[in-house]
Amino acid sequence: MEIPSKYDPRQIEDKWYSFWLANKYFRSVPDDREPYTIVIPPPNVTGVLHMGHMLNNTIQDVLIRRARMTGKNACWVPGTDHASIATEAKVVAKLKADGIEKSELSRESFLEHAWEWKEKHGGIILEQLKKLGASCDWDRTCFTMDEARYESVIHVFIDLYNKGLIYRGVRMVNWDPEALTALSDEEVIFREVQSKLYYLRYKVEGTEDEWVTIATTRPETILGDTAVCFHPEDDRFKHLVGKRVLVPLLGRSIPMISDEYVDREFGTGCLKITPAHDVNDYLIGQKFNLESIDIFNPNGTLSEKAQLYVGQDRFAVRDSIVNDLKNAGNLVKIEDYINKVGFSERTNAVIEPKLSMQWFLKMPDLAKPALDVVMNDTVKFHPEKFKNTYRHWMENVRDWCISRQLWWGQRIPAYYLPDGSIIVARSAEEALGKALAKFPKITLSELRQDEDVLDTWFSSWLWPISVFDGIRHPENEDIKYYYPTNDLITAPEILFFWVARMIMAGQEYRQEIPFKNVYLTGIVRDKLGRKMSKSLGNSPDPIELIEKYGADGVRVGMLLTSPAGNDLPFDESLCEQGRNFSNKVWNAFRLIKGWEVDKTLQQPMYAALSVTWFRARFNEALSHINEHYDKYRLSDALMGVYKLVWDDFCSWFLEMIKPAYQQPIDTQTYKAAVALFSDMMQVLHPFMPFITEEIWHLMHEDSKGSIMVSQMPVPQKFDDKILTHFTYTLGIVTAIRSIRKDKNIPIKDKLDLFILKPDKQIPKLLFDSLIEKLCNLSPIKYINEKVTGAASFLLNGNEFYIPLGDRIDVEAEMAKLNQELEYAQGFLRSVMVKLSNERFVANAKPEVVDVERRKMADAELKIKTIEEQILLLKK
RNA sequence: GGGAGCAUAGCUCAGCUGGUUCAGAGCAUCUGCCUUACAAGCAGAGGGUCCUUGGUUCGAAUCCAUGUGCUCCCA
Repeated sequence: MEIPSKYDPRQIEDKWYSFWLANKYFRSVPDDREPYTIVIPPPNVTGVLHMGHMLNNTIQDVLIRRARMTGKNACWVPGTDHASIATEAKVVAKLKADGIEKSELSRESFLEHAWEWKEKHGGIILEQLKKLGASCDWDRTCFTMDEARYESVIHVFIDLYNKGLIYRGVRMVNWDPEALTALSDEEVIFREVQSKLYYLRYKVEGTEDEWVTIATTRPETILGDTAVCFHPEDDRFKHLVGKRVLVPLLGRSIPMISDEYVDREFGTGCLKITPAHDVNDYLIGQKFNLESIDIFNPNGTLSEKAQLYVGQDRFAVRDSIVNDLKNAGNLVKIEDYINKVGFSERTNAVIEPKLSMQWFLKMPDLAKPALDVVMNDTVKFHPEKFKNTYRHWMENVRDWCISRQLWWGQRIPAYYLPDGSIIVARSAEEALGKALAKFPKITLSELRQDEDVLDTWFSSWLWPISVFDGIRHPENEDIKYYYPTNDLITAPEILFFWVARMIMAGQEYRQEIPFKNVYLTGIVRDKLGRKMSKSLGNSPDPIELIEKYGADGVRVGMLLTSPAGNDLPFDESLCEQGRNFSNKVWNAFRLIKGWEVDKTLQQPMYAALSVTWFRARFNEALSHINEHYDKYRLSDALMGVYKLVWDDFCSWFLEMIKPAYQQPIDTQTYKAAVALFSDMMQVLHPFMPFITEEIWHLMHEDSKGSIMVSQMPVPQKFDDKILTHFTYTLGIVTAIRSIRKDKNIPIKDKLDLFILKPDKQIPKLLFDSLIEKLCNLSPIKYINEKVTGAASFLLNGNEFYIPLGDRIDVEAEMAKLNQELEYAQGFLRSVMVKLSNERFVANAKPEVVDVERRKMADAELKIKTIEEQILLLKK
C-alpha cells in the first residue's frame, strides 16, 4: 500500500480520540499505584476555547500523559465554573432579545432560564478540549453549581460563619446606576475623558476672609464632604491644622485634617474628603473617623442627604451647582483636565463608587499558613519569581468580599428575622428551627433569605477538594487517594484570586496543601504584544488552527517558545513548524516502513555501529529530557525530543543505516531501527499524542494496546566514549561536506580522504566505513606525510587532506589557512596573557590553570601545523 | 506614589552556586540542491559592545551599584 508523503492528521486524530474513549484509557480509579492528579482550572461554562486555554491545557495534557506512561495512576479532572457575572449577563441579554426583562421574572423562573441556557450552550469548551487531545477523565466532569459542589459551598459558608470568620460590612462597590447592580472591578472599563477641574474655595470657620481652595472634578459631591485634607508637611496649610471650614452652599462645618496620602503637587495641594463617594476618601474617612454622607439614590439622582438638588440627576446637578457656586463666590477657576472615568461594561453608564452592605471573609488567619507553605516550598512555584508577588499580596491581604448582587450562583444561606437579626442555616426550615428559640411564634414566611449569591471564586477555591467530594465526605476513598493533587497549571493573573485561596481552603478543610507544584503560564500575545482577546479580535480560532495544522502541530506550536512564566508571543508560523515536524516524523516512518528486509544479509559494520551510537544518544537525550521535565521546562523538553528526532535520528541515524537505493536491509538493523523509533515515539507521545499513536499501531500491527498506556522508556546507562567518537566523526563529515560545497563538487563524484597521524582514540576501521558512506569516499588512506595540492582541515590535532587535482585554488586555500593561523595566534596570545599573570597562576584553582596550559600547548601545535601547511602550499 | 521582574543574534528564549558545554538553541536570513522518506525537504554559511557606566575579582553575560528602557502588580 502506498503511504502518502504528506501527513494528514484529520481522520487520524478523530479516530484515535474515539479509540481512547472507547477503551476508557482516560479513566482513573484509585488503586495500588502512586496517584498523579491534576484538576483543570475550570473554564467559564459560557466560554469558548481561546489561545490561553490551548496553552494551559496542552501543558496539562503533556504532564498527565507522561505521568500515565511512567506507571502512575494519572487522573485529570475536568469541569467548568458557573461564572455568575458572565453567565447572568448572557442570560439577561438572551431574555432581553426575547422581550423579557429580568425584573419581570421571579428568582425561580429566572434560574430556570439560566439552567436551560447552561444546558444548551454551556460546556462547549469541554468538547473543544477533546479536539486538542485532552486526556481528561470525563466521567469525573464537574460543575461548580452541581449538587455536590453547591452543597460544599454552602457547607463551607456556614462553617466559616460559625467560626466567626464571615461577617457583614460596608464596602465601596462599583455601582451601575442604570443596571442597579454592583459590578466587579473586571467589569468596569476605565477610559480617558476630557473633563474639567474645578477650583473651589471653602471659608475657614470663624474668619472674615480666610479661604482654602481645593480642586475637584466632581463639584456635585461637595454636598457629601466631611473634611478637607492637606499634607502634614505642607507649609502652606500647616497653620490651619485643627481649624474647621464651611462647605459651600450648605455652610456645614467640617474639620481640616492632614494625611500623607495627599499629593502636594496635584491641584492646590488641598483635598476635599467625601467618604461615601470615593474609595480613597473612604479609607481616610475610616482613619479619621469621619461621617459618610451618601448623597445619591441608587439610580444616580441626589438623595435627601444631599439637602440640595434632591431628586435631580447627578450630571444635571453638576451644571447647576457650578453656576450656584460661582454666584456664591466659591468658584475660583475651571481648568481643562483629562482623567480616567470608569464605565459599566454592560450599560456604559458612568460607575458610581457607592457604599453598600456586603459579606466578607476574614483573611489574615487563613493567609498566614498559606503564605508559609509557599515561602518554604511546600508548594513550589514555577518559575520561582512569583513567590515575591505572592508574598507581597499575602502580607497585605484584605478581607474577601464574597457577596454578589446576582441570582446565578449559590444563594447566601443567611436568613433575616423581623428584628433584623441574622440566622445562618442550611435551609429555611433549619433557620426557622433556630429562630423559634428566640421568637416562639415566628413562621417560615417571616424569614427573609439574603438576596445575594456568593462570588464564583468562593466555589473555585474549594475545587481541588470539591471535585472529589471531600467537603461533604472528608473520608471518601477518592479524596484520600487523589488529594493533595500534584500540579496546578494556571495563569499568574489569578495567583491571588484563585491559587492563594485554594491553598487556604486546603489547609482549612484538609489540613493539607491542595497541590505540590504550581506552574504559571504566560499570556498568549499577538505579534504586536497585545493580549489575545475576543474583543480585540486578534486571536485565531483554536479549532480552525487544529483543522489547519493538526492538534499535534498546534500543541507543538504552543509549547515551542513558552517557558514557564513567560508570555507566549504567538504566531501561526509556530503551528506551521509543528505541522512540519509531524510531517518529518511521518516520513521517517515511511522510510523505515518501505524497506525490504533480507534475512540472509549480515549486518554491515557501519550499521552495527550506528545502532550502538544512536542507542547511546537516545539515552543521553532521554535523561536530559527528563531533567527538563523535572524542572518544569517543557519547552526545553520538547526541544530535546525535537532535535533527537529530527537531527539525530532522521538526519544522521537514518542516513547512516539507509541501504542503497532499492537494496534490502538486514534483519538486525531493521529490527533495531524499528525498536528505537518506537521508543522515540513514546518519548514524543505526551507532546504529539495522535501521530505517535498512529505510528505505534502501524509499526506494531499485532498489538492491541495503545501507546498512551505503554511504559515510557527509562534512561539506560550508555558509553560516553562512543558519543565523543561520533561527535568527532560527524565533525569530519561536516568538514568534507563543507569542502564539497565550497568547491562545488557534486555528491556523486567520489573523493579521496587522507588522514595524517590518526588519532589513536578513534577505532578507525569502524568509523571509516561510516565516513566513506556518508561522504561518498573511496576507502580512506592513512599517511605519514602531508599531501600537496589538496584541501585540508584540522580536527582534534589530526590533519585531513582531500586531493582536488585541478580543482584546487591555491590562493583561496592560502587565504583560508592564513585566517586560521591568525585566529590561532590571537587565541594563543590571550592564553599567554592569562598564564603570564602571576596572580592568576597563584589564585586560580589548579584545574583552571591546567586547562589554560593545555590550551596553550594545543594552540602552539595548531599554529605549527598550519604554518607547515602554508609552506607546503607555497611549493 | 509603593513593590516586583526583565534587558544576550533580525525574532523568541537557554546560559544553575563567577573559569572548555561560554558566547548557545529554535525560528528567520543567505548560498547551493526538485539527491531515490520528506521542498511541510536536504546540505552548507553568515549573524551578538551579552542595555549604559562604574565597582568587586587573577578572571564578569554571570556578583554589587548607578543610569536608561520595557513589563507587571498594588494604590
